[in-house]
Amino acid sequence: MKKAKLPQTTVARLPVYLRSLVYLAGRGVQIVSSEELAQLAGSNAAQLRKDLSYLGEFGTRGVGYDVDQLINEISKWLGLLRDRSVVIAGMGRLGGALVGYPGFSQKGFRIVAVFDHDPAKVGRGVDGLIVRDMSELGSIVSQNGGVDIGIIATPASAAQAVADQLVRSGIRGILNFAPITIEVPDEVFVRQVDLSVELQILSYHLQKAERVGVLV
Amino acid sequence: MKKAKLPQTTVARLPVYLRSLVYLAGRGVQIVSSEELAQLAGSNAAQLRKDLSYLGEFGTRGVGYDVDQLINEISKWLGLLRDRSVVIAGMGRLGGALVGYPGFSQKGFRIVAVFDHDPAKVGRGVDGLIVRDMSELGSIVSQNGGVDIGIIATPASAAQAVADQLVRSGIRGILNFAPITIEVPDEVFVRQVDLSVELQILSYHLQKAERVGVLV
DNA sequence: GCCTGTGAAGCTTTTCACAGCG
DNA sequence: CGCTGTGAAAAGCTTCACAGGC
Repeated sequence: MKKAKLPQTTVARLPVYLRSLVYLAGRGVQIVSSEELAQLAGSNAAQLRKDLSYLGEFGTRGVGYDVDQLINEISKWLGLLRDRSVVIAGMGRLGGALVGYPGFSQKGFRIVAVFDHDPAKVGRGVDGLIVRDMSELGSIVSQNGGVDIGIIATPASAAQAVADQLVRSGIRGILNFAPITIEVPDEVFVRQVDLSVELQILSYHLQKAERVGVLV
Repeated sequence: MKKAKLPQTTVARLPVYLRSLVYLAGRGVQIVSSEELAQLAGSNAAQLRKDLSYLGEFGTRGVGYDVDQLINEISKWLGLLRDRSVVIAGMGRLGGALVGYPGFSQKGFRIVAVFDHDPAKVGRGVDGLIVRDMSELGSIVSQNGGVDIGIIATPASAAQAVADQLVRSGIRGILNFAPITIEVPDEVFVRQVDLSVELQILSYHLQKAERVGVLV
């Protein structure tokens, strides 16, 4: 099977497989079985084979998968063969942490500008970048010949206005850390990361475990 | 339907509904329809009604849902009626951002201690807490009478060892920001947040859009 | 013999559409 | 009449189990 649309769940797992494969490549491993790779990625062998089967037939029966080849194929499918440019809006503590996050640059995500609304922060340097005023977003995106991804690290109150600005500047992918649902046109993709939501989901499972512990 | 197990997907959406309801309550809204609430939460009316139906029957036909009552019911189901204690391991930039994250304390997640392995960081103050050495984790968790949730904000290389320590200290819920799959016993719940994975998923969608734009 | 690739079965989740009730 | 609650249908996803090919 080739170049069809992948299931959402498969798309979400491919980066994890990729991470595991890069780890293996770094240790000099050249061939890996579905069982081994699935274990590393926290998945299972059947799932992994099914996922990879959507991309094509890259394995060798009786042997396994070639690590380098798989890295290349998954990268291709994820659109990672070229670098992606990123801007960050909101230079609070979270924004500040994201600028320096080593995982981004390692994986080809280049942060080209950072923004804040607060005059006290504008003009300061952060990891080799100068914090720009939010009003400059459009012009700086243009100067960079368009930007792929915008990260929103502002308070919830500012997030929708920032999202509107990002969309107007032509950005089509948004990673939103603000705890609010932002509205964007259909052609713009949003990933929402809400840290409190994660803790609340954990809280649900903890409570369930407690109930069992108490009642049973 | 009452006190059964909720679908995983429902559990993941409840915190988002809760966030929207708290927003409405803050604006003095007392009654909300499934249509309005779903819009705010980025869901749809049918989905929302189905999700809420797992918790019980709280709506009034022809009218809608009572905002305060729903807040209370969802909080109960998520185990949020009491505060949850949290420790953070890893006081790099991300860990530092998490300690001060206002969403945590607002929602009843109390950070009781923070840890790092680096002697240069141990002993320093961060948001009113003193950074402790990782080796003290067990004893400090005990001093607090047990801790609900551990957040891993270390590099990938340290994450598994930290996870082991958290589990040994009796912690049953882990939020892992390190880009690696950690192994824990079945009774421990892990939520994985990988920032690079999110960008890579966006990259996939951007590439798909590009292909359509170029080829069609 | 061994591990991949994949139809088919089974399960979960979403959507539909309307009965039920204030 | 309007909006909830919910069976039933549809869609999506995972697991099974084995054929296929090195």
